[in-house]
Amino acid sequence: MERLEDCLSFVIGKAQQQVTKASREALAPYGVTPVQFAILKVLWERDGLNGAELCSRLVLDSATMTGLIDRMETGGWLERRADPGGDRRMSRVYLTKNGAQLEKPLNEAMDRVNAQFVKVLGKDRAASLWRGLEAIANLSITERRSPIR
Amino acid sequence: MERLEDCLSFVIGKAQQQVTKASREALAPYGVTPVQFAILKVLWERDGLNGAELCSRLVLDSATMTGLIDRMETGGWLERRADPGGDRRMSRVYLTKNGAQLEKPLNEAMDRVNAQFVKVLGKDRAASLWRGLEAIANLSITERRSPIR
DNA sequence: TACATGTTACTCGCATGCAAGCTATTTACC
DNA sequence: GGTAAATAGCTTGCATGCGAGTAACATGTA
Repeated sequence: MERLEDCLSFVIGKAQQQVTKASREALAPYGVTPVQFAILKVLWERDGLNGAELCSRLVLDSATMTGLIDRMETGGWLERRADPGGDRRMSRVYLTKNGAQLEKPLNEAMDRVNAQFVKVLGKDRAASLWRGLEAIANLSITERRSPIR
Repeated sequence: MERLEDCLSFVIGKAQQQVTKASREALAPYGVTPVQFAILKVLWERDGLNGAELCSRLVLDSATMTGLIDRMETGGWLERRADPGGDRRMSRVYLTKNGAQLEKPLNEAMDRVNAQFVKVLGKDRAASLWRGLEAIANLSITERRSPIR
């Protein structure tokens, strides 16, 4: 490996840095971060998941999820409630009214971010980039493929 | 945007997660992290840079760099020394013997990580992925283009 | 029923990363 | 020479992210 730019770890890290920055700026007016947007997006699709299900869907550690849910509960976008089935090991996470109302504006904001990058790359290069990223992201990830609940 | 997987921020984050994980495991026997490898790689090419130059080359904040250099100095891979030119605002960062000796084994370890991902993707898809990532990484990054020193 | 095993979510410690703000020093300009 | 502006590197505070360990609870099995 000659240059630092020949190192996949570095190149993908810097690309992610740019995408995260653009996303953070697009979401900032709503007080939401990119990872928090991902949690909301999952809950907009199916409300009332527990922590383990969110970890599985977002491919995150439970230690990370605890803090995320804490901050989003404090922010007023979601809340923990006891499992209706009576399983006292877990709590289930439900959107608040505020969290539910963000669906349209946040999706639109993130659509604009995506569109911006697709425009810069061109449709063909963007499509092949997506395929490459998904191939890498799905390496040795089995949880995401298994059904939730 | 329908699925979470249609969100560039999410997909690139998960891909980076996998690459970082593979890199971290490859570097772990040497006690070095992926970002620390990047610093070493820059110093192997040109020793004695100051903090600002490292920030510029790695596209990192000075607050991040301070901690990184601290930990790598503690680890014994590099050391801060006064600027030979007498500029007392900065210190220059030099490799220790230990840091210099890691060049060959760490480069080989990271070459294996790169090769593994290229193998999974296939050469053509890997090449187009690299082009896409570099295009994104270089958006609005001017510092990296400016000469160092 | 009793016990082993699995599951869930939590804590702590550590490593990135950025924003904002600070001090010390150097440089540029009048 | 003297002052404004730029530069370097630091701190604090916050948000991810993981590893390791723990306590509470649920489940499967003898």
